[in-house]
Amino acid sequence: MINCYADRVFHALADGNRRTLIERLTRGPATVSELAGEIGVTLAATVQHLQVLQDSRLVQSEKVGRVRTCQIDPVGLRTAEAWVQRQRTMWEHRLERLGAVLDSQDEETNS
Amino acid sequence: MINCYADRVFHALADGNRRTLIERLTRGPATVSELAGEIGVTLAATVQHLQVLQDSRLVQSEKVGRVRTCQIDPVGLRTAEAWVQRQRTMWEHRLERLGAVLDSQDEETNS
DNA sequence: GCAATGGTTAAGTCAGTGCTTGACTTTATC
DNA sequence: GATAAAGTCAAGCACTGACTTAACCATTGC
Repeated sequence: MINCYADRVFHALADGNRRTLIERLTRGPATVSELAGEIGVTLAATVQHLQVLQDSRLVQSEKVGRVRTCQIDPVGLRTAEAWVQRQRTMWEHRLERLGAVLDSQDEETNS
Repeated sequence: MINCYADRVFHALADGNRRTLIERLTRGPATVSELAGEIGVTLAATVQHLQVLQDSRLVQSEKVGRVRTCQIDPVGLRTAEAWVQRQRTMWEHRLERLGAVLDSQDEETNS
């Protein structure tokens, strides 16, 4: 069901617990256990969330010894931002063009 | 399962067909039938997608006669953009501060 | 060596999602 | 007024997703 990369990113962001994890990680790296405590679910569930976040390149992690440390991966956030921004500017430009057309019509009717 | 407004917005954006609908609507208003043709599913399925998009304030619509015309609602897009931007800038500021700390440590070791 | 700690994997449950079909309503057209 | 067009509503189905528990693996400390 997940076709393209944007699907993965937005799907990852659609879950409140996963967004909480990201918000936490923007304030600095954390271990899996810390993150589990943050969202109040099992370690196993947290690992699954982290898997989703890594697949969508919102989070990176590295395991040293027996502890895995996670941090933000900027690629995913930039992808989401880019898509939304493109749509919003597209729409705004269309409205500007539309406004210009209506203005010129006003001029015609006034002249 | 959907608690806050951001949940709704990102969940709405997580589906490829719904994002296609938004991309289409940034180029101008469209009827439900047109939109159904765009994503290649039943009218009924399209109505369901539009319901999700309206609940998350990504799309507005108005029915005149027997035809419903849809267009972009800016509120949803702005919400998504704001959340993502906040996280990205949070993370970047943290990196800047971290960089400053490391630089000052360099100075100390060099002196 | 053996617990304890930190994490991973697998299996299962239950709710939610995307889609279809079919019946129905309302508006337009002849 | 009959027919068609544009949507809408409800039920049903296959699939996904978030979560748990329980077993397991790898590292650390004694």
